[in-house]
Amino acid sequence: MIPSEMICFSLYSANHAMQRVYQPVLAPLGLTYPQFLVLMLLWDKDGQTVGDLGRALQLESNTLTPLLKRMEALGLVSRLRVAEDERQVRVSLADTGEGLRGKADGITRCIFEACGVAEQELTALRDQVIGLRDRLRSDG
Amino acid sequence: MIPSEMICFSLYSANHAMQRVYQPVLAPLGLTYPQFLVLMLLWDKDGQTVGDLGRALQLESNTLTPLLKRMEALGLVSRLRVAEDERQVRVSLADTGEGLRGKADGITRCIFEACGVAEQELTALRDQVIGLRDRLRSDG
DNA sequence: TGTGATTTGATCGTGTGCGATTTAATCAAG
DNA sequence: CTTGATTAAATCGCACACGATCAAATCACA
Repeated sequence: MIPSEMICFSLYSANHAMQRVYQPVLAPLGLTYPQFLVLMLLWDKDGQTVGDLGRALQLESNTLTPLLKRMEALGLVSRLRVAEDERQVRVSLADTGEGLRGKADGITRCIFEACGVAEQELTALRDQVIGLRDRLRSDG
Repeated sequence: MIPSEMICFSLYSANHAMQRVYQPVLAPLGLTYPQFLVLMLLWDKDGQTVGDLGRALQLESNTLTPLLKRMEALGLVSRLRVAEDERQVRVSLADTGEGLRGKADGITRCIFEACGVAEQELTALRDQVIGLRDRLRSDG
C-alpha cells in the first residue's frame, strides 16, 4: 500500500495544495495562512481569548503565542490581559487587521474558483471531511 | 458563509486530526509522520532519488534534504550520489528502516479503525479529496 | 482562611515546510 | 571543445506545530 492510496496522504497533500493556492493571494497582504485563519475568526467575533482561538483552530498556546506576537508586531492585532481573569489574554483587531477585513470576500471567492467545483459539491465534501475529522478527534 | 472559505479549514483541521492519530502510533517507533511517508514510498520502491520522493510528496529538496539527513542519522535510510548523474542522490532503506517494514500493515489498519468509517466510504472520500487536490494543483 | 489542584499562557527545543539563493553536474548550441 | 542554460540538491532564514515544562492566577474544599 503506497501513501497516495491512503486517506491520510490525500488530506496531507490536499491541505498542502490548498495552502499553495492561498500563498500568492495572501503574500501581497503580508499574511501567512494561519494568520489569515486567525483574522477570519476575529472578523467574525472580535476580542476572543488565546484559548478561544486555540479551540477553534485546534492549536495550543505554544503555537499561538508566537504567532499572535508576530501579528501584533505587524499591527494586525493587539493583545491584552483580561481584567476579570488575569490568566487570559484577549486578542483584538488592530488597525491593519481591521483594514484587511474588506479583502476577505475577494480572497474566499478566489479560492472557491480555484477549487473548480460547484458550490453544492464543495459543501458536501467539506461536511464529509469535517465528519471524518470529528470521528478522529473523538477517538483520541 | 462561502464553502470555499470552509473547505480550506476542513482540510487543515482534518489533516491535523489525522497527524494526532498517527503520533502515538509512530512515536514508539521513533518516527515522525513525514518520515513514515518517506518509508512507505521506499518500502514500495527502494532506491528512489530525492526528486522522486519530492514529486510523490510534493516537497522540495529544501524540506527533504534535512529530513533525509535526520533519517540517515537514525539508521533508517542511506543516501548516495547516483554514479551516472552525480547531481542526483539515491535514497535507500537501511537496516532500521527495513526492519520497520513489518509494522506498516498494523499501523495502517490502526489508522483505518480510528477513522470509524466503512472502507468503501473512506475510499470514496479519499478519491474526492484527491480530485479536489488535483484541480487545485492544475490551477496553480 | 489557607493550601493544593486546576487553568491559562508563555517558554524552550526539535522537526517540518517553503521562498530565495547557491553549488555542482549535465545538456545544448555553435 | 566551450560557453551559457538547465537541472538536482543543498543551504539559509523564517514561520508554523507540538511535546514538555514553567509561572501566575484562580478555584475548590476542608
